[in-house]
Amino acid sequence: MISKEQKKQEKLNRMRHSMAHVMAGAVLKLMPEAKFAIGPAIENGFYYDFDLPRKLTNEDLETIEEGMKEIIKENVPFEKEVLTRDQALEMFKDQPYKVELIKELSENEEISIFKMGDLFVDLCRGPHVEDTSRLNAQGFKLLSIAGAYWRGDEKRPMLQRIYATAFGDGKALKAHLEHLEEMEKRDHRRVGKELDLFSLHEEAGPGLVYWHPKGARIRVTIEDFWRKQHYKNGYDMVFTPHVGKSWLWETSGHLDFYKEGMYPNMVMDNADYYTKPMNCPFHIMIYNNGKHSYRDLPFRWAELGTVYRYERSGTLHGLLRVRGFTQDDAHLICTPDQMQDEILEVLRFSLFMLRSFGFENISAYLSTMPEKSVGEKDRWDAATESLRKAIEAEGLEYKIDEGGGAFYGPKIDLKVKDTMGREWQLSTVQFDFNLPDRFNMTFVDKDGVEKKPYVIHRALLGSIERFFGVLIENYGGAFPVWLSPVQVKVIPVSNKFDEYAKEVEKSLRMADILVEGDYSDDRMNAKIRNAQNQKIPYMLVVGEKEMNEKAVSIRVRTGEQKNGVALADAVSMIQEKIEKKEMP
RNA sequence: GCCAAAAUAGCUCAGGGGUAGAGCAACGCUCUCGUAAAGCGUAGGUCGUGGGUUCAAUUCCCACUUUUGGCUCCA
Repeated sequence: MISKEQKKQEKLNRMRHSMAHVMAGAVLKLMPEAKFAIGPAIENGFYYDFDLPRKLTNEDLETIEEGMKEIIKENVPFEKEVLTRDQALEMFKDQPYKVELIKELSENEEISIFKMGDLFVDLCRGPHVEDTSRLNAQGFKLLSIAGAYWRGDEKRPMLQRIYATAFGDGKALKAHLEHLEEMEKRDHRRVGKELDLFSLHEEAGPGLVYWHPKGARIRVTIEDFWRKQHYKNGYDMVFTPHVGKSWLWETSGHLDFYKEGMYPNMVMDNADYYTKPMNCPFHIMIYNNGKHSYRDLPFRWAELGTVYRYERSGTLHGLLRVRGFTQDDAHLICTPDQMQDEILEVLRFSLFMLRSFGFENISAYLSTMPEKSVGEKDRWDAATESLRKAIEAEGLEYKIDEGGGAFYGPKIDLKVKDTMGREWQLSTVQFDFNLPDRFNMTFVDKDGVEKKPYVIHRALLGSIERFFGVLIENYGGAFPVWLSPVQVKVIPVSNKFDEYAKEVEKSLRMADILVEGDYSDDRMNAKIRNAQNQKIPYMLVVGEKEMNEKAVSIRVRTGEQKNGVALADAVSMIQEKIEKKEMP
């Protein structure tokens, strides 16, 4: 059964793929020497990869767009032909990328081409629209020029890719372009600047985050909540150093497997020290500090551990990909008997945390044993099975990433969808069959025999930096009250009421509300505008009337208005919003 | 790391071979104001860094750094 939705998607894909051919045709007209790679339909549009005699410019993009409109106007037909391998090789003999593709087709596969009039021929399975009159000249837009490796392999040539967006009609295109614009407005780098939350500094090191006072307030709120919930869930907090001698990383295997990703060594007292790329070995040091009975387990040790990883320069991106970040890390060390319960609990905890921050749309990915791996097969099977059981017990939608686990163990990743429909991977729960071996971790079981415990890494928010970036984008900076760095702005109508405004401010501060007063020379209108731009949930306006009545006028960020509210009532209303983690 | 583009005042941006300009923000003064920008004035920049070409470079060229859009990567 094909659903209506699938049919619609199929039609859209056919249109987008045909558009890609039209674009290739326009490029061929502009540069007859062009070599063609591949040009598929993708979400919201299509792209085509070219090997061109020169760099594309933005002016080229306009020319190509015009060329495409011409082709669409001419009602050029798409015609399929089936060729023999030799015919195909002959036809594409000047197109090395096509030749490579043809040679890789298996013997019994049909080799088909699509001719777009006499403008462009492509090796292609199709399907396509009948002719270009089925395409909407107003329904697409070329977006950007990008570099892309041939076949996604960084050892192969870098091609030029043109990205385009396309929809069936101009209205849908417009809606999509507006959506893109809205995403740009919510970009955490932009909002971070506008709301003065954080900064990064070229001269002080790329990918290292400076949290400004307002950003730090949000972080403190997140961390306080995080710690409180961890204690409630039976965790303990630990603190560990930021650097460690090479012995630690030799033992853990990081120096072998991951040296490229670590900040380089510091030499001191004839020893090499490294900044930590992860916290695990340190937590294991604590474990191995003593002997443990099965009676002591499980241990649940959590740490907001700041780690440093040398991410490749081209991959850094605001808060979402950085070189120094704080993992909300924890390690669960348990007996085989306890493992299933621990997994179930950690998954529940994870979902609780994500939901607390307003993420309701959560799905799971289960990654299984890869080809290269360590640890016994039966441990892998048991661990994978317990992960699956936990996901199913929570009724989560999930996908299996076969062979996608780390070499040291299977894992669950949780992804959330934000208000803009984008997916972010946040929580991760990973087994580790590597470190217990390498550090020779043991516990003494009931029978008096030393056995290997299970070790599970988990991070619920991922990293505080990245999570903050995602939160900013999700809310576009208009946070729920409990996360707002300034929850209330007190606005005196004029300087005459500053004194009363300060009283109001003090009452709120005494009630643990994050409050600021605006005592500038600005007019009230300007003060409101400033507070509004800072996305402050509540503006309390006070003037003569309020002063006489010991009241405030509440202007909510949404524009909603309540005048003459008793100060005490305003305080408890705001406290309740904070308590319930609600939007204003 | 790779391909491409960019870097001018705190922010957003204009300009262009003869040592720079706007708006907002900042500061000062006047206004004391009722729900999204009062008015006037002042100050602020080695034009990312280092080389080269030139009588002269912020402008042209090269390298580097960083950022942006992608690709690859993310134990």
